[in-house]
Amino acid sequence: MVGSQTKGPSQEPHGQQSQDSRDEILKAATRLFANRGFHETSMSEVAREARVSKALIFWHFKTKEELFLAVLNRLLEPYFIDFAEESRMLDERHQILRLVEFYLLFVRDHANSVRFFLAQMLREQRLSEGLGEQIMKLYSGYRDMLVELIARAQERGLCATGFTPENAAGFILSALNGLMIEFLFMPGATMNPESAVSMVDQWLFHGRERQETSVGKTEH
Amino acid sequence: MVGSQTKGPSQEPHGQQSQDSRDEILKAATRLFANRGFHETSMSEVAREARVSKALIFWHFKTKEELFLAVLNRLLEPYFIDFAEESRMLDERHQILRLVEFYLLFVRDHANSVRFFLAQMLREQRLSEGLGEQIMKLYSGYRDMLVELIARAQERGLCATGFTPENAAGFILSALNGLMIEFLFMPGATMNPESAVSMVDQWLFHGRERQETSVGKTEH
DNA sequence: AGCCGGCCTAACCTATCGGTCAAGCGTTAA
DNA sequence: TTAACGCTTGACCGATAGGTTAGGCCGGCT
Repeated sequence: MVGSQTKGPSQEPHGQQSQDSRDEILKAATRLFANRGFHETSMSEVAREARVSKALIFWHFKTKEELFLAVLNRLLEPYFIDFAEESRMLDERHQILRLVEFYLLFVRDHANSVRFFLAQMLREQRLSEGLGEQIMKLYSGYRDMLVELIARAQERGLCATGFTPENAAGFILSALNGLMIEFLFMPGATMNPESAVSMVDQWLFHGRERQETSVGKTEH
Repeated sequence: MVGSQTKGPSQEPHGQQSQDSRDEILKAATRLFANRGFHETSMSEVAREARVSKALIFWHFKTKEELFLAVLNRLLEPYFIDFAEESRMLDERHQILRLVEFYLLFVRDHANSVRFFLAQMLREQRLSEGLGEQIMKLYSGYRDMLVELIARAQERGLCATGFTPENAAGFILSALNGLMIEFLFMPGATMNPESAVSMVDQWLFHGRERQETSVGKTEH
């Protein structure tokens, strides 16, 4: 939620107009920044793509960096999802599997912004210092949830205990990131979360219910 | 060693001089491109860093893109290593473990280049069309070797047969890439190939000799 | 000696960059 | 009517981008 006011349409004609153009600019900038990067994208391009004058962009956003940060916030929105709320009624095993599935579905459905953030973090630190922290916070939040769930599952005797929850979570995350890389970089690779989920299920819970048994499916 | 001729010093004064300056330029450009990217690096900066005039760069390289490609080739050099030659005398198991270790050691020792290539491949292909192909060739070459070795190991009854060599190789590569991500992005993460190697050993060969048993170590 | 060609530079060129400015529009309030 | 305000624009600015030009230096060949 960047600047979402609660006022209805046409209630404030100027404000509405302003919001529209601001949105067009953000959309265009997002598209351009995403597949060209910060330095490769010029404000003139953004203006042309958004079909407004360049000066209008500078009326909405003081500098190019401010526009960039607005884009980042816009892109970060879908990342904030309250998991604990969403699946509180499931047992640990299904929460874990749900979490794993969520990671991959997210990467698949937000491939562009994931690409974007990855590229941004691989490059200039300047612009992505705060960004990196935010993402790391999300990431370790995710990891912590995983650790917590595995620990509870172990306590209840639901899964193997031959490893610490931290190590298991680290292993799972590595595997997920590996799948992510494959999906993002290999041309034509398809993300199929089910096989990954069933792998984790196998590994942690020995697939105590019916489940596919495919392991390391990597179709191409 | 880019263009290391075998001629001694001062044998060809002009050529030697030229090579020196060309090398300085390449070194500076490599450094700058690596941690700032193509568009963020200006020829003037390269000139300053290499302590030559900008015009000299354009004498050695017709355009900025040509310089960039020269840098890429320079960076790709260490990737071309003939594995089959190097470890022909080992058995499949140790060749596989060697291969795994090599992957991680390479990522660790060439982190900057790897970062650079990843970032480059995330961006639009214009500049890195040929580059992407080259890297994909290396990557699938690596994967093929892995597949081949696992297949042979299975034939000889050295390792489990509950999976196809392709799936096993895909799984291992995913795990390696996951470790790579962790190493590249987590501040202070250390790459320790031994534990990964022993994991693969455990998984494929059930660690038939003495080996550590740590799994998914993720210290931070 | 005198010229040639490889190596190198200061100065210069044009296009485009991020950013500014003053003025024009329609709406609203007085 | 008109002054004020929010939104929008074309024209413009200095800085810097990639790239060029003309020429200087230097060792080797005739």
